[in-house]
Amino acid sequence: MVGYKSTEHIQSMARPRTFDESMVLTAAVEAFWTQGYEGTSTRDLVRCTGLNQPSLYNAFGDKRSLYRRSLEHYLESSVRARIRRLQGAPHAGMAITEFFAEVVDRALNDPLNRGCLLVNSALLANGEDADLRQAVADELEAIRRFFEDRLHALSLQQDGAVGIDAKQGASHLVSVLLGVRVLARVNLAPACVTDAIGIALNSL
Amino acid sequence: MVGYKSTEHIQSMARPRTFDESMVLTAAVEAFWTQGYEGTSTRDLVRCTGLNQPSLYNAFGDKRSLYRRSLEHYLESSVRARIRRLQGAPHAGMAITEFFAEVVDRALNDPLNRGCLLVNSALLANGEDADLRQAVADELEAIRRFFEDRLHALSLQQDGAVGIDAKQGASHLVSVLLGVRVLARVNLAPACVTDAIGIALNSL
DNA sequence: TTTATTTTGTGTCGACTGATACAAAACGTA
DNA sequence: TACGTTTTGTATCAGTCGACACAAAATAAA
Repeated sequence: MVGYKSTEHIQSMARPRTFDESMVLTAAVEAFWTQGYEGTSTRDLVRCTGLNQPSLYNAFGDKRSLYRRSLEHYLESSVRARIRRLQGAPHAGMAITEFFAEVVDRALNDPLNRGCLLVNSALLANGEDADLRQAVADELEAIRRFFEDRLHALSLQQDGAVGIDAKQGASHLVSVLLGVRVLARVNLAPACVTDAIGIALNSL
Repeated sequence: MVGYKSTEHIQSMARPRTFDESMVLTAAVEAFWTQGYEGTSTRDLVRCTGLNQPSLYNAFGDKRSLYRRSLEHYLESSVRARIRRLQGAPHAGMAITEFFAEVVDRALNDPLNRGCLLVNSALLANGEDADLRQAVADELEAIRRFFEDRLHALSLQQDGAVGIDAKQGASHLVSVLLGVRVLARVNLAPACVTDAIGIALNSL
């Protein structure tokens, strides 16, 4: 904390901002989510956020940085919030079931079939952006750990009757989760999604 | 067959083409696969195919049409070929196991982590292209039917001892397959992929 | 009021995008 | 040889891209 601008304490001896950073990020998420990264131009962002181009660049850096911030904003308000809410559920099995129930509900009720921004980010062709790729991998690992933790708790609650290794089971659930989000992107029959998850949860 | 140009019989009273259509498509697949649709410019395509822009447009139409043809070329030489090869296997369970074994092998041995062009296409943000989306959905359904068919054969071979519905099981396998291809795109631990598939196959 | 600092708005930069106009070239046929 | 037809090569089109220069505006501190 030498002389750097702090994001906590507003420097406030200059012209104040006229926008709410969180609102802007929400609008940017919406744009990136529906149109993709390359399909969203900086003019689109200007249109949907309300601020002009220099303000965007001043506040968030270049387009890619804004995308990173938007993804972070999305994760915090969706996946991570869901995990925080469910990781303390009394019945460990219920936490997993409820997790997938919410995912399916979101997927089937989105008329635009936007899928999940995290999964969409994972498929961004840009292989040279190792930072983004690592961020996606870290987030997927966090989800996997949530599953592993709940599976471990479940095996304790059920006296270890189920013989499934928690680590393997968690990887399996992550892969089903990702698969479902891809299926949600295509206009597939809802039965396919529910069937896929049904089998996965039955195997617990 | 009125007066239309046939693709079978070469009209051959004009200047002949100097390129092999299949070669060009193979090169285009390579480009689209590694850089994505929007990340591949028509100049890139000129560079990697060897032909010039007017020839590309004359032979394949616009960029999107070329992408569709490229995806078709990719599917024919990868997924569909694999299904054709495995759908007559003596042991039905082996066909499924071998299918996933080949997918994992391909995924783990690709240093570029390009995943699967079909899955990448499914995540193309362009929601307005209903044609492409339908083509992807049809292909996924074909894969699902392959799984369902093999599961059905498996239940007959095993005297129906396994109580899993073939339809549900097939949907589950498709979702695991898609999930694995997403995981392959990110730089994830190989163990995660093999674990996910291991559980999925164990549940049969 | 003056000064220092940051944001906002207008306008624009070079580079790149997908797509095509045009004419020369290469063939089978008459 | 001359003709009809298709491909090839050069050169270029209008439009859009991400990013920024510059000055006016708005605030807190001096």
